[in-house]
Amino acid sequence: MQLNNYKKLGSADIAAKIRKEVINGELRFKDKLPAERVLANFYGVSRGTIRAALTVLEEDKIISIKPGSGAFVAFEKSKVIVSQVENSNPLELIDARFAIEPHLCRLAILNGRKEHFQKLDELTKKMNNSIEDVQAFAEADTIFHKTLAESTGNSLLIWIINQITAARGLREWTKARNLTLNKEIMTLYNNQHAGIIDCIKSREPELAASAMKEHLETARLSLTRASGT
Amino acid sequence: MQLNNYKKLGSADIAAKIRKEVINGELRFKDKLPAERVLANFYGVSRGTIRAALTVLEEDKIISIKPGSGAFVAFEKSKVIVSQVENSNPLELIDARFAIEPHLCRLAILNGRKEHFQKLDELTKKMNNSIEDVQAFAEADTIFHKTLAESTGNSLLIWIINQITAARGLREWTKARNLTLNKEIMTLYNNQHAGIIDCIKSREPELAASAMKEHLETARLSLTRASGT
DNA sequence: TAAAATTGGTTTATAATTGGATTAAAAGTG
DNA sequence: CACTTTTAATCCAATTATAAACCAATTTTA
Repeated sequence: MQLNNYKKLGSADIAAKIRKEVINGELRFKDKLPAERVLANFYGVSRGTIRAALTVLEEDKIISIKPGSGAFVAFEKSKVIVSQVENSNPLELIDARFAIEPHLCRLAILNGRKEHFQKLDELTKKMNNSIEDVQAFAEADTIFHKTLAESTGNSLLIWIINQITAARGLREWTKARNLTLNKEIMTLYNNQHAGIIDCIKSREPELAASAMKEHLETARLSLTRASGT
Repeated sequence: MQLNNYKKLGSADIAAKIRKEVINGELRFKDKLPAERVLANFYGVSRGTIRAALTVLEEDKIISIKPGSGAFVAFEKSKVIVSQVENSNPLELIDARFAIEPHLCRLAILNGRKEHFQKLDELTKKMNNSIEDVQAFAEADTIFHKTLAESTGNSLLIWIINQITAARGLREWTKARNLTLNKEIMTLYNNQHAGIIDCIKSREPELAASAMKEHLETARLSLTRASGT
């Protein structure tokens, strides 16, 4: 908050400033901080206040204080926190899709618009024409499921599906997944996609959900079979 | 709206302003807010108004107030992707839960451990004892659903549920949801929670999923009924 | 190596700051 | 008009800040 510039600094403010310097990389790993008495003079506060700030930072593992020596930066910026998404494995991904996508079909029937269904049709055609090109097929497949999410009109679900598909692209096992795509599988997927769209178009939510579950079950099987060999 | 610049600020306006500063990252995790008297002077209102605003923010877990010290930002933005989520509304949230949580029950049966089920039992007891305290009930309820997610062992689903529940605290409509909680509803929820746990313990995935769907349907109804009046 | 200087660790008494709470009057609000 | 919110003035309790002094560990210097 802007008015902190006019206010006298307290230990919490100083701790925040130093923390920021460390996280931004202005103070690097193992760098030595100025002596407490110097910092006190610099910030225009007492040594006790500086000590309070440094104690907090040490508890947060931002710095390390060594008696007689000084305080040193203990935070490695390079060790950034990776989100859970990036640590997920293919089977977890399938389970997550199992949780979400069948219901997407139901909601698509409730809220989907003509243009969404048209796009789904187009993507199905594209996949039909891509059984020779695994890469193109996989891309269209991804967009197919994203479009299905968009047709629900639910921004939360759209966001979730985007996060999940983003996770796929981040990991090297995307390749493993594409290895499972042979012509036979792709043809099967195409039939299943067509079946899902048919159920959605004819407004049969439970049939659509079931079709999606079957589709995901196929995906799971081809994945476990691939990793099993 | 231009006219708001001339209108005097109320506690709700100030709460909204500070909330926005936290969500936008202008005020970061653990940052110290200016003293109440300073804020009062800055916004040109009385200290009582500031206190009213801060009390609301503390209830929403946006800040933490420590007597004698000050108010500190308690919301860690880095742990939540603030994007589409913050634009979602309560009904979208229910739909998203409809998509995910029934399947969480199935996965909980497959992968859940004893300690998870024990924790779920404890939380149910806590909710049973909290029908006089809406706040405590809502908290235990949130943890209940988070624990259910954890029991699946699926890091992706755990992450998604955490994102959704964390995002709830960002918006004011959390309150609207709590307004729908009367004793009758809470008792009904308690019975439903107990039913879900029973199905999980007796390893009946489809019954558990159905029980969860029924539970969420109840939640949806009480929400639409509240907003309809 | 030994002495000197520097650095963090600790204590203490005092002063200043901060949130908590109450109350009655004033100002909006519908 | 009745009702809620805001204001303003207090006082209290908890926490933090200050300043000075001395200790112990470490580093620097002679």
